[in-house]
Amino acid sequence: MENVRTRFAPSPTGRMHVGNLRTALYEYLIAKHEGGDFILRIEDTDQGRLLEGATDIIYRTLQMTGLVHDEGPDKDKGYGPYVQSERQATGMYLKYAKQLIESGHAYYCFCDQERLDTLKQNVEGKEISVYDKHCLHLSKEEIEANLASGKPYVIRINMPTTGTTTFHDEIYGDITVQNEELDDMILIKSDGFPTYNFANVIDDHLMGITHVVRGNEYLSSTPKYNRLYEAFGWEIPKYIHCPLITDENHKKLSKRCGHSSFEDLLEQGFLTEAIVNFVALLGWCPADNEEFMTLEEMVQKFDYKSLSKSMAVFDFTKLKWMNGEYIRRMEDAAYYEKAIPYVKQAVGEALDAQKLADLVKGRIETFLDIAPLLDFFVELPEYDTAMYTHKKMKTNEDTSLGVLTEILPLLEAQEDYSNDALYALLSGYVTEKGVKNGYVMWPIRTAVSGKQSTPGGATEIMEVLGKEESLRRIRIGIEKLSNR
RNA sequence: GGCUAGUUGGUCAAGGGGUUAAGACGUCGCCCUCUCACGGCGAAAACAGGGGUUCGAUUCCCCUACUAGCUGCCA
Repeated sequence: MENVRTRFAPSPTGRMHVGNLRTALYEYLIAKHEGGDFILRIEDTDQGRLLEGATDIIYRTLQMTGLVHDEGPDKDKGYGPYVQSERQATGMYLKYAKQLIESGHAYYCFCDQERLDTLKQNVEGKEISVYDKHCLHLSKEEIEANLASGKPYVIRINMPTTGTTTFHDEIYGDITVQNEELDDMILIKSDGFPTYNFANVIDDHLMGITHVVRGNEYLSSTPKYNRLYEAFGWEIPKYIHCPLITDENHKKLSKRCGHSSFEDLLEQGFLTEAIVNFVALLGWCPADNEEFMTLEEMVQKFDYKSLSKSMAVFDFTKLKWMNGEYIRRMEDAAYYEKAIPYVKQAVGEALDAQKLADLVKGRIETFLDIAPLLDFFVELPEYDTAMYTHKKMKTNEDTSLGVLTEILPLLEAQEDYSNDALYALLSGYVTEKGVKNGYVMWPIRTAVSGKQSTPGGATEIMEVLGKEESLRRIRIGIEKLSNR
């Protein structure tokens, strides 16, 4: 069996869209599942849309997510260059285009924008234009004269106007279109650069790509690519078109929604493993139905035949849940490394950041959740004494005042402010009084935090706050309750 | 408008001619509990509609509806 070769071919135009990331992931998985090669190719043929630093983002993303490429601009294995602008500079695309002109599959087109505009028609608010093959009928002399005078030109493919074209997609099956629907797409632009449509075919062939994996949005232009392969007499690769990822409104995931790129998600406190895992599940389900997988497990389980045909909504809520699961499952060292910076940013250097990180671990979905959970440690918030009333704890403002007043001397006498010692102390009081745990814990926790809910219970909070601050807050509570 | 594709609970998603139509997120309820969260248990919630084929269709075929993509010198 031939060696499987897949390629990730992004345009360096900005952040890494999650749809692109998933495509890269599937390409990687398909190759690695068969022990094949995963190639990176930079498609920078649209000179107008290039963005500085975008190539670095691509490298960094692949590196962070573990989608390590076997070949690419930085790892030439004999198929280079791997950057289309560098390939263009060699004149290779033009050479292939001219070959097509000679064989009658393509032609020079000198139509200017003005003429093209006259071909446009408006259908339901959308501009639609079909080229009329005007330049196909130019005489050899006219073409030579235009070329000699330096008139700008493009090269277009000459599509047949009758018959049908059929191609096979690994997940959608055979798809047939009428050739008259295919327009004479541009192969070489007037700036000399190839279009995606052309460069893609040339490069995939030259680089020995066996499985062309890409988004669904290319499904309807794929028949055109087949005409190209046939014109060159090249073998057609396997096509695997992936369903699109959409937002909640079933529209293409866009920057507007705020979480359309890998970088957005990182900034929002997500773990790369969780992102990759989640994105893998948008359009694919492993045979064993296990949702949590490492990259290695995905490689082992992935089967592109089981890809979904329909588009998937990017469920941000589920991503958050999954990220929370990943956080809970993290080893301590790795967790502290990630979490402690967020803790310190929220709370400063004075408090025990590690203890706070522990307190918060089971309660966060992203690292951005940390700060709002810990705010009360820095400063006791203003709160209403009504908070001392809790039906289930059987507490109200009067009982709370009583408990706090009685417990204050005990806490003043207590030297060991560790969680265990404090808990033992208060448990003693609870049994002595013959009341429920919550009856005393609730007022203390309230006094010490000023919040309805907190990470950690009364004693855990006091442990972090320390004796002095804990007592200060309890005295404030007593005062508030007394002055009601 | 044309072309192509898609349609299983709100979302992801198994399954596939005969099933009580999985599982997960979310929602709701109960339990656990020094609050919240975690965890445990449970509940509500789906085969777009209409025609065929068939003893039987959610599954196969056709039509309709809806959705998306394409219809760029973008990719």
